[in-house]
Amino acid sequence: MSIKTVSRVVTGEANVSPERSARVTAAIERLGYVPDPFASSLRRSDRRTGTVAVLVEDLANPFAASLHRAVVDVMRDHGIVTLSASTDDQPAIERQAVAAFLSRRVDGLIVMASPSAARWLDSVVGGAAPIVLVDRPVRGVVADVVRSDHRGGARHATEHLLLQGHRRVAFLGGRRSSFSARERLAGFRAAITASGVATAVVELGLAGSDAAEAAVRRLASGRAAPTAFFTAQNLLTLGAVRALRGIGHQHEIGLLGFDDIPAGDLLDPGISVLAQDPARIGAIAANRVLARLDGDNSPADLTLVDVSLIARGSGEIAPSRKGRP
Amino acid sequence: MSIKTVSRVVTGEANVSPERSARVTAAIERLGYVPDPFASSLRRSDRRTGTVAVLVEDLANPFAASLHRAVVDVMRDHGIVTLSASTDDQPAIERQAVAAFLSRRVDGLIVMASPSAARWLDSVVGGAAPIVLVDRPVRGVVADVVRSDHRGGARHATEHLLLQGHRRVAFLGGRRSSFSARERLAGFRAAITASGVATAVVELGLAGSDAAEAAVRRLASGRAAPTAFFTAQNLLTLGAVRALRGIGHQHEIGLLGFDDIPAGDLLDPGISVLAQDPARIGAIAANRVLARLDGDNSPADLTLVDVSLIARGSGEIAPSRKGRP
DNA sequence: CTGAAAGCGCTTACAG
DNA sequence: CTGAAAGCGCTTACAG
Repeated sequence: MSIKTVSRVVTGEANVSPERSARVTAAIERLGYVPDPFASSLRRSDRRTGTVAVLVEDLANPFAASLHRAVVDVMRDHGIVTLSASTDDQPAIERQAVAAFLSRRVDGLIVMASPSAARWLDSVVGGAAPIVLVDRPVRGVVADVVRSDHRGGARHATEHLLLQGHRRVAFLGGRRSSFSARERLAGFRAAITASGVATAVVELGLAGSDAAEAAVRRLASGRAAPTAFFTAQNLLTLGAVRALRGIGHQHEIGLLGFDDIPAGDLLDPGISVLAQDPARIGAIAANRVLARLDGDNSPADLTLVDVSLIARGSGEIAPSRKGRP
Repeated sequence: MSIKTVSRVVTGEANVSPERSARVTAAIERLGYVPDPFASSLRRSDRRTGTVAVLVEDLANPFAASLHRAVVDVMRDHGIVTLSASTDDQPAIERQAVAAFLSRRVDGLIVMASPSAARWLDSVVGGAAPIVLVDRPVRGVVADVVRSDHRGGARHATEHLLLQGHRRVAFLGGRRSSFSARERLAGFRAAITASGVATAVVELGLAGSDAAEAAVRRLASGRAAPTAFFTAQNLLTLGAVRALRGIGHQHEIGLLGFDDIPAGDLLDPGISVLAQDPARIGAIAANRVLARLDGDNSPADLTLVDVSLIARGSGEIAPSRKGRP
């Protein structure tokens, strides 16, 4: 029997007599033969390798880890295997990782990119594989983007605080440069402006939990202190929690944070947050890549994933008498 | 110029005149040529693909995510790329994933295996690639194992509770079948026995946080109530925290948990825990695989990674008068 | 130092 | 329905 006949059986091609087909199948079983997908891809016209790559800032970070897992699961269901890397948002590492994956002929890329990718992502990949951007877009790179609705979420959260009666709300933000930070601030500002009655106190560039703690302590004890805080991010929320407990006002001052914090329900009061849905982002991104590989040529599109408000107490505190006009 | 000369330059082989070498390098640069590692591997004698696979229960779980990231980082530094999968501890998924990776000719495997792997792991892999087991061994599979010192850690933690004066300590455990669960219980028992004066209360098979909460409430309110609890795992610790706060005894009854819990320091009292070091486990496992690929033929070995006690308050509570003999 | 020939495991494009 | 020949991008094993 020729090698070609075996090839036909393995690839499920037509035109093999049932009898020979059965013999081949039996032999494969007996010998434990496993086809070599790379040798196969080498000669195939489409050169697909059944491999996809995921690049995130930090694979150990809960947000990225959930997103990553969702991608891997979807790909697995399609017989595609996933390569991954952490970039720590460092351009050099990011670029090297993309190059390494491309040299391995990945069929597609899912990337949580650093801003610097604007300068090279397009040209390095050069159409060799579809790219789907997650968590944030990259200026100038035309590709599908799947991310949370940072702005809409922040606006919704701020409105939630205003609804409790707060009229002076502080926004605590981190590095100004990040896309999500800008979007969240914009959402906050939109809500304050739309209310027509509330005042915003904006504190940006907070480097981490300690900086947030200090800022909350300072603002809360100053004149015209805010009656509620909206923290734009995980670590800042933890800092705010510490500050409010430190000054004993955790039950008088409102707090709502972007991104869920672990054990947020075990604290007293429970910490109200805006939770992202990284698994959904990952799954959608994976399906975008698959669609592109399937020949979808529609223009690059943006998928916004809803963020959900989890009310646990801290965001439902009404302003105390003292704080009211 | 022949293709062979180019090959020599690309692979860094000797015997190329500096002049031709320079010309080749220039052309590579200009054309953006990227060697195809699979075509290369196809003809090479060692058939290495520069690919390694990681299988864990759940890539989104913090323990597995940290371990995974560490592996990926070490491999990246060696020019090796990492494939990964979540198995959810389901034999069928696990087996299919191993087969998929093997068919892609991975050079090595790092596996957090389910007990069922005992029946097939060896024969499926069949020496095609070195295996390193993480988090737990698999009965009958002879391979390097890198895992936490569950037993030693549990013993140490229990001794820590006894040191505070506790004489009646409860152990709350989950599914009895798991390796780590058994080891942790053994460590606990060893400490109690060695003390000569303390009594153990053992409660196993708790399915999750709610079951643990119920168990703590029941035990704490019964006759001869334990003055301290040792929870064998993450979720059980959270359940215990809830129970103790629910009955208002969080400052009177000791609590120490295996596995760190997020925000453990924000609670009041802070929750003392035994923290594993997944990143270290991952890094060591990665290096074991690399060593095996480098030709290390020494017998399979076991690396125990220390677990560290983080004292935050709940584990340093002395038994209240009432609880003493 | 250089290159022509063969071959890795597979598929394509034909001819029967 | 079947198979012989050529070729995917590379390296091996030679001969010069």
